Amino acid sequence: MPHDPDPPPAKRFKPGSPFFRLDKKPDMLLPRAGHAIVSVDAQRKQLPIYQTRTQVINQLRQLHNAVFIGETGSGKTTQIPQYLYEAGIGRQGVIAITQPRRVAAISLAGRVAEEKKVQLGKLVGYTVRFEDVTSSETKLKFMTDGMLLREAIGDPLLLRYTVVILDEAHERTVHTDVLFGVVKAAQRKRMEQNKIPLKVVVMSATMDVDLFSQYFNKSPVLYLEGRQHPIQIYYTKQTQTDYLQAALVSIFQIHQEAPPSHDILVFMTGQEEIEALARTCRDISKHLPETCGPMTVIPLYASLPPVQQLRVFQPAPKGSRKVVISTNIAETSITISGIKYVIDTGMVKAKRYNPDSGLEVLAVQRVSKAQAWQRAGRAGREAAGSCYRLYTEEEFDNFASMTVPEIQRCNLASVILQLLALGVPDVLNFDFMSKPSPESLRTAVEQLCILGAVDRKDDQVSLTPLGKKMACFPLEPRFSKTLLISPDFSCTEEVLTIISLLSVDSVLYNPPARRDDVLAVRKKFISSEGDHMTLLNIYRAYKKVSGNKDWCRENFVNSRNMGLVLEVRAQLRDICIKMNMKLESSLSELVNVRRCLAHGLFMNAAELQPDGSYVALDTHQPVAIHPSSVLFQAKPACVVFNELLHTSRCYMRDLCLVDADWLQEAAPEYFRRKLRAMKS
DNA sequence: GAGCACTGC
Repeated sequence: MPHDPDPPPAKRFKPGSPFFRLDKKPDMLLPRAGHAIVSVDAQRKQLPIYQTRTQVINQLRQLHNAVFIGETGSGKTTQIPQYLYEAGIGRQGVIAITQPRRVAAISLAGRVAEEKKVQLGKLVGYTVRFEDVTSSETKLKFMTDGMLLREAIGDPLLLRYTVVILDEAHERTVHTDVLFGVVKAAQRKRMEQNKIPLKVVVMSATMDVDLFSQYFNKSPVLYLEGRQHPIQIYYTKQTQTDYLQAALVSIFQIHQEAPPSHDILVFMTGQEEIEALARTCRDISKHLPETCGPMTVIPLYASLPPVQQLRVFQPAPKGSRKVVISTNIAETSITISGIKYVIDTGMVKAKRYNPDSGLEVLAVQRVSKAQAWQRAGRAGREAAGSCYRLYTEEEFDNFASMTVPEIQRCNLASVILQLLALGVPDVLNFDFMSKPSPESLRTAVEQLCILGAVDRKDDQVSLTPLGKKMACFPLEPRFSKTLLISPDFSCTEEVLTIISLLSVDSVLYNPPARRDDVLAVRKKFISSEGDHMTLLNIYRAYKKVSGNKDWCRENFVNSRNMGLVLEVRAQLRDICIKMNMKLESSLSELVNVRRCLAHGLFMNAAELQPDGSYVALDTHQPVAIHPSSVLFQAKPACVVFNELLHTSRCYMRDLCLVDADWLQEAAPEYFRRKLRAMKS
């Protein structure tokens, strides 16, 4: 973190503001004021959307498709489903409202139940993973988009629904993007088969909705006006080479000039950066002149323990200014009240995907215009605010207008498998709103083919019986495959545990300050057979003490994530039972488990070279063992790994020691081809 | 001998 070792003199921040005022209206609707303390009924009527109620109902009665624009909080998400219901539209079935996030689905359902004065789970309910609060009475159902997609596998025409409202469509999650195509097809087929029609309503917070409208048969776009608060946008006069330094300067400039009750939200890219900036801010604020009030600096990012995350909602002590330094978690997931100033570095850490190498890279990059407006909007939730952009207006003009949808930058293997399970006949030409690249589609089909999930004849791709079973699990294809072959190795119980451990955030808690303690305590779990077996040991020890919290603390195990592991495991186990899989445990014979992993993860294998380096067998690229692996200091001849992480080098993470013979026996044809490819 | 944004089934 580049900054002066001594606290800089206060006046340094004063003269010559690096910003200039710009009177340009953002091309997006901004949030409105919060609710006053009045009855729910009165609140409903106070929403601006209430004025357009009749108009909205009339439109929705006639239309098969509609696109609504209006910022979250405008009331569209809570009111439109109620308007539909109250007007008797779609009464023959259920009205579904999808959300990208669980918390949103749950809290919106709670809010609407309150407004309808009903018990949650009756008329109004929600469905998210691990939780289904609905009943036969439920007519307004809030759910995650992933959940509706799961349901579609059993019911591709979505027959129980009369209306599907796809909310937060501008976020363009993979699930929402797949749903666009699924609901469109369901709508068409229901029409053709003379079934009850399906209405599709798309809701977005951004103005660039041409795509949505075009895609849904040029459906009309309805604008919902809001009581938004104006936000003053400032750009830098010159390009900033160091956004960290620029952020620091901006924070203290505002701190010296603005009333202490005006809080600041700073958008940065990651944990390390945030902690460094927080430290620097605290240091500097201690040495400011008396005229400057105190400052309460609060870092915010997802991997922070929940208790510490809650700190952002507490008001700063009287007279102190709250400065929240956050990742883009504050862009959508967490809304903080009282923010008057937003400082936007214009940078974000995001995943990129290379379909050729199959590598995902996490890289710091520019935000899109839409993202920059979303960030700016965070300054105007309750009153007028300001946004300081640490880039020039010219730079902003060159930002991409929209963030590239996730579906165009991720591995599509699960998506393709899911589409095939839905009965989509021609997956390679599926009607995506934003088409992924042909290479990306081809790579995904190729991977599924190698796993034995699909058959290819000419250009037609179809599901094998194995692939059909794989699609039943909420897992990445390579994991569902591993689980499905585990009965052959009599170790399904162990594989269930390992896969559950791998599908949640790490259960290992590694506070850097206590590195030596962590190493010492973890020693007793370490298996020379690799990280999977080590994790299995930790899980077994955790079960032995029945998840005792003190044990977790002493052993640096994240008990929350371990709790999630139990939930995931129970869900996967249920699916196994429904499939009549034999649930055996191989107890001390862990060689079976490793053999099973080799058979499931053979595409992620690497071999030791004579010079001590490693080469991935799939792509023949040089890879290395990540220093966090228990095998880091060992030199195993042959391993399978969970994922590749491209940072300073290409690292394998979560390794398991295997026999080269096992790999050969798992996929002889695949390795013959690889060998041929290498020789030529 | 490194260092990982955020969701979700």
